[in-house]
Amino acid sequence: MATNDLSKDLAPISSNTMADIVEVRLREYLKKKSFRPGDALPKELELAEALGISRNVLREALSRLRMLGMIETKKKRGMILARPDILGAFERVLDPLIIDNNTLQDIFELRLVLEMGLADLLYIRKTDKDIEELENIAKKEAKLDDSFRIKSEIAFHGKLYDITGNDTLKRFQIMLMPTFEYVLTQEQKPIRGKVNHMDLVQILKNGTKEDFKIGMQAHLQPHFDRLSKLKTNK
Amino acid sequence: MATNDLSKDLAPISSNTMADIVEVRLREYLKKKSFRPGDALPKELELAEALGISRNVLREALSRLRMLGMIETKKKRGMILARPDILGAFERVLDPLIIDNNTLQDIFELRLVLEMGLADLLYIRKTDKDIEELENIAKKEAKLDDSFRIKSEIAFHGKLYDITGNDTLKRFQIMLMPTFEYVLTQEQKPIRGKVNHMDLVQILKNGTKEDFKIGMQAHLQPHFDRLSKLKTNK
DNA sequence: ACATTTGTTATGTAGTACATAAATACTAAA
DNA sequence: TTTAGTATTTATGTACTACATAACAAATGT
Repeated sequence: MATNDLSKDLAPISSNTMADIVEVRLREYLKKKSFRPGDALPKELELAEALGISRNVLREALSRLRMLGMIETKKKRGMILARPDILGAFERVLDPLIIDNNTLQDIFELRLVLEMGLADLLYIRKTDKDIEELENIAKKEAKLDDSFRIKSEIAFHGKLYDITGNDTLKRFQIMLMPTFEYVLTQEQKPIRGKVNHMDLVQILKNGTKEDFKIGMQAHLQPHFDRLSKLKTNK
Repeated sequence: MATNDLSKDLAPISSNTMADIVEVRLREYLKKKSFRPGDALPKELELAEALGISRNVLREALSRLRMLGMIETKKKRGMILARPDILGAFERVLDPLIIDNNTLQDIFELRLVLEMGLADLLYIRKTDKDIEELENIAKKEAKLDDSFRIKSEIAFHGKLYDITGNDTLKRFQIMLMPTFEYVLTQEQKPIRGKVNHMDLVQILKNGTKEDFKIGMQAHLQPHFDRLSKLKTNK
């Protein structure tokens, strides 16, 4: 307990290497000079000299920013500031096999929170065409073998995120999916809520936002039940 | 329109540099050999030789993985696989000044979705002590000047995330905050829902989960109204 | 048995050299 | 004068060497 707090409070010390420092300095520099995407940056040699470091170290730092999509470089033209892909970096790290169990659990819950919070956006953005497509997915699902269950789960819930028209949200969901599945496979036999996909479609078609929230909650109820049981163990 | 689709479909080509390739190769390697956190990696020279590249390029790739927290290195001891901080990378990129407007809007909505979806977790995890603390925040807020409004907003909603006991979710919320605020300041005068923080506390204390969902929706109603108006412009 | 010194090793940093692609200047032909 | 083609310049990309530094291990001396 005490050690846990300790490590939380003053853990890092971050035996900073030059590349770490330079990375921070560069980030500060970009901010301070308020560069905008497309603006040209000084060339490597100038930066290295200004920072008083070797080009080598500078490039290690630049390599990081380049990975994040913050800068782009072309021979001769030099470097320009770019718009980073905010989810790109996230994506690289989100491997269920590496993440510790607590965080896996956190992500599982995060996805539940998202699903439960979708309703308002859905009811603002949904169109008849969307609902039709969703209905088709649910119909097709009924005919399918149980081994395709996960695929249809993905298709259905994925479509829901689609309807929000929020690309970032959609991508985020896709990224969270493997983790979600992984946690599920770690668990017991498949569980189903009392409200199925087709029910949800019908609510979306004829019901109110509040109806949908209740329906989604019932659909995910098994997961929440599991959380309630886990509660004591934490 | 056509160009937009084009760039979405076949944009990248990603004129891969060696460091890019090596980064991918290393990631594959770690996965294939199913290294676990704490496992030792081969030394730089061995990796560089095996890949047929200079130590320089290898280090640029390693620098990226190091930034993501995937590996840690100590002199003499060599490199070990570590548990990446899944939000760390995200954090570095989440600067409202760099992100394009569409994504800003997406993130704004994402946070709304989170707030709306919190209820279920809250009602599983909340304790009397939590509610007491939340009430104190709301009380203190009433006495404060309007210029402290944002601070109390943060304190209150932050505490809500706290109650979920989900550290990842909490950190995520903290990271999203600046973006959320930024979008707000871009807008018109401050807006308030019909349900205020103290109302929410009372619901959390005596009301049902469903009451709370309705309350939170009313609290955020002004934001949703704005989204509804925006709808047509999109 | 213990403390100190000495060596070994893997990463960290610096510097040089050259390859490559892209922009610019220049040259020669129409 | 215009234009096609060539040469030059330049900034990034890659490779290699050398040495510094920290951490560990072994050896040495008391």
